[in-house]
Amino acid sequence: MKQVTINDIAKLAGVAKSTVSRYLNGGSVGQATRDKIERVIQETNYEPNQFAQSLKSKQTKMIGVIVPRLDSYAASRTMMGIDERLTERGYQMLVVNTAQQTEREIEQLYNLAKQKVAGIIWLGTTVTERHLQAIQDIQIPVLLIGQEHGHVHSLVYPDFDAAYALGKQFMDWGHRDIIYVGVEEYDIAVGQTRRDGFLRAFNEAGADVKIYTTSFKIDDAIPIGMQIGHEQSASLVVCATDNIALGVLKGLANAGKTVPGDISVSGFGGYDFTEVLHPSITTVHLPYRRTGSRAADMILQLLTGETIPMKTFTTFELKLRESVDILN
Amino acid sequence: MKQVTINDIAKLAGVAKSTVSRYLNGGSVGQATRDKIERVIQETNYEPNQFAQSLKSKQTKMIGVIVPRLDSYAASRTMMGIDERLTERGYQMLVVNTAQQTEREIEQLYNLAKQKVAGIIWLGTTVTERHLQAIQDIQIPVLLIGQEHGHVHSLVYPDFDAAYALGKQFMDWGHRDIIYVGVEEYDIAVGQTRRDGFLRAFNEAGADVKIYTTSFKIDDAIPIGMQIGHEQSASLVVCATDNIALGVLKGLANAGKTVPGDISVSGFGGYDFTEVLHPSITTVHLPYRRTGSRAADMILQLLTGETIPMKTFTTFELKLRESVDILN
DNA sequence: AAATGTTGCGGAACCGGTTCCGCAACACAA
DNA sequence: TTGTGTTGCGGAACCGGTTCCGCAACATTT
Repeated sequence: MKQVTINDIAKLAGVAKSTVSRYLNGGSVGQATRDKIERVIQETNYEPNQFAQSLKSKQTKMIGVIVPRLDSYAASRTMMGIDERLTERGYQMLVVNTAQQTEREIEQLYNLAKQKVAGIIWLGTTVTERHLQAIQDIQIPVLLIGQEHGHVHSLVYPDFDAAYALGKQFMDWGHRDIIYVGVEEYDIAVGQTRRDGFLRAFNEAGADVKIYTTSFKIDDAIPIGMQIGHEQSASLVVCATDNIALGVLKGLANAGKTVPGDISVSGFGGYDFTEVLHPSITTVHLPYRRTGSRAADMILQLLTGETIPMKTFTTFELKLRESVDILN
Repeated sequence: MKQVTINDIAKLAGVAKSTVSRYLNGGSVGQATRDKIERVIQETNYEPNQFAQSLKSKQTKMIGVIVPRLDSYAASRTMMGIDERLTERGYQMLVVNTAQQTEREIEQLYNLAKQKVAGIIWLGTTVTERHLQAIQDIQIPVLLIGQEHGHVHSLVYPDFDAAYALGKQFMDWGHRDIIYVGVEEYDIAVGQTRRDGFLRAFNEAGADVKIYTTSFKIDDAIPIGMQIGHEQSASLVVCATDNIALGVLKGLANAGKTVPGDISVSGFGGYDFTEVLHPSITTVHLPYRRTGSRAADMILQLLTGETIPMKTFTTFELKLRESVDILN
């Protein structure tokens, strides 16, 4: 089953291969030859060799997707959305994992360029000068998801507004003694913007806030939960992510506290299973999958030269559930 | 920043491009020319054009990975493992998603072949004649993960043994009134082998077993949990996957039952967060990530023509935790 | 009827590599 | 010195497409 080439088609149809090429790419071809070529192509089920095409055109039908990790809920859902839409539009998704190393993000930008992807979707955590340099160098459209920067087209979650809205809700419910468990500031969106949204709401209501900082890992949040369970007496623990909430819940359980009886806990991000836990977790749902689809649309628009806004916000949805008590 | 080509290198070094090519591919080149070429390559940081290479060699440094869904814990972890090892060995992972449509698995086998991937790792759910035909047609090494078939190299989870071991443990603990919540048989490994391992253990102990069947989705298991909570009086609900266990737990909670006080529940698969839930869930841990790494190793071995066993088993580990009570 | 487009098509060059072939230079054995 | 191997290297063909150029046939304008 060796590869049928354009030469074979040309020979079988009795025309020049340039004519076949023109036929395939919508050039001017007469009806008679058009028919002949079409028949031969059907019979042989010929498919053009992509390498030969890319060699000349210096382009592929691939969109590179740079993800910090493969095993995160957010990344997986986003990838689903991207892949769906891309497949519809005849493009392919090429995922590269950076294992959370900033250095590898930059490497991969260059690497994807070398592979001549048509565009790049980048699920970012932090944007540095070197990133910008790379983006500039490679001359390929880049769309950033989840972070923002003035010089890069970006699709961002409304972290501030969502956090503010959720925080305000908590204030309305009468919580005034708050513990906030956040993450390091190097992740601007989560570490800073999201936190600031919450703090704004808390401050406006004159609430008391104590801040802890941890990683994105469940395990690291468990001791914090335990500590809170043993030492602190807040009415509500607000966590920067659902993973952190999970860890805190575990820690509290270990310390013998019940939620929301003894203390309330909220998450952020909207993992599916936060709903089926008992108690179900109050959180903010971010539309990861749809964001992926939109990102795909946007990068394709950039390819065709359309102008799109530098910064686009997605939506959010409060999920008010059992894990946070209404005090009043 | 246009691409430096082998012609440029040849010209700058004052040699023929065939010589440069030989230099790059370890042919015979004299020391003097070797030095010249090396210097020029350094200066220009030349990198060969992959399309041109693939055009001739009809090969790439890519391994295709066919996954049924992007947002499953098992798939994500496995992909991580694959990617890690592949990256180490200078290969790249090309993930394609089939959205759980068997038809698309077959399509993708052909499609990956067209893209000239060096090998394919296939996270399968079911193996049909048409799959085998495709594998035969494309003439590319394929490694199947999670299912087995006599004609395909496969890396499988010890579903039977693991289920048997866990089931036996439950018997030892005195459970005799069992409800098994499984999945459809079309997934051989999970729907049949896993179930049979459990049933074997239950039957050997003369336990009473009632069987329910559901999908892989959390939501579909919730009503089953509720029904069990209302109508049934087993001591233990054994679920075929952790997702199902999650749904059942929710259903039971909705029905006002506590776990393990009123009834015990077990899962299978070993999601990370089964440990941090309250109660923590008894389950079987399958080494997804390591399996991915091994799969990568094996497919690379197949590429180099080494012979490996048609069927390789991975390990498992029982995670005995709070959600299952010890009756005696 | 002559001048001026249009349209359809073939030939050849080109994309950037790899590989085959043959020649020249040199070393060594006879 | 002649013959026989090696080794290093350049030239050319090739992989399978796309695109430019030019020519011939036909249609349109004046």
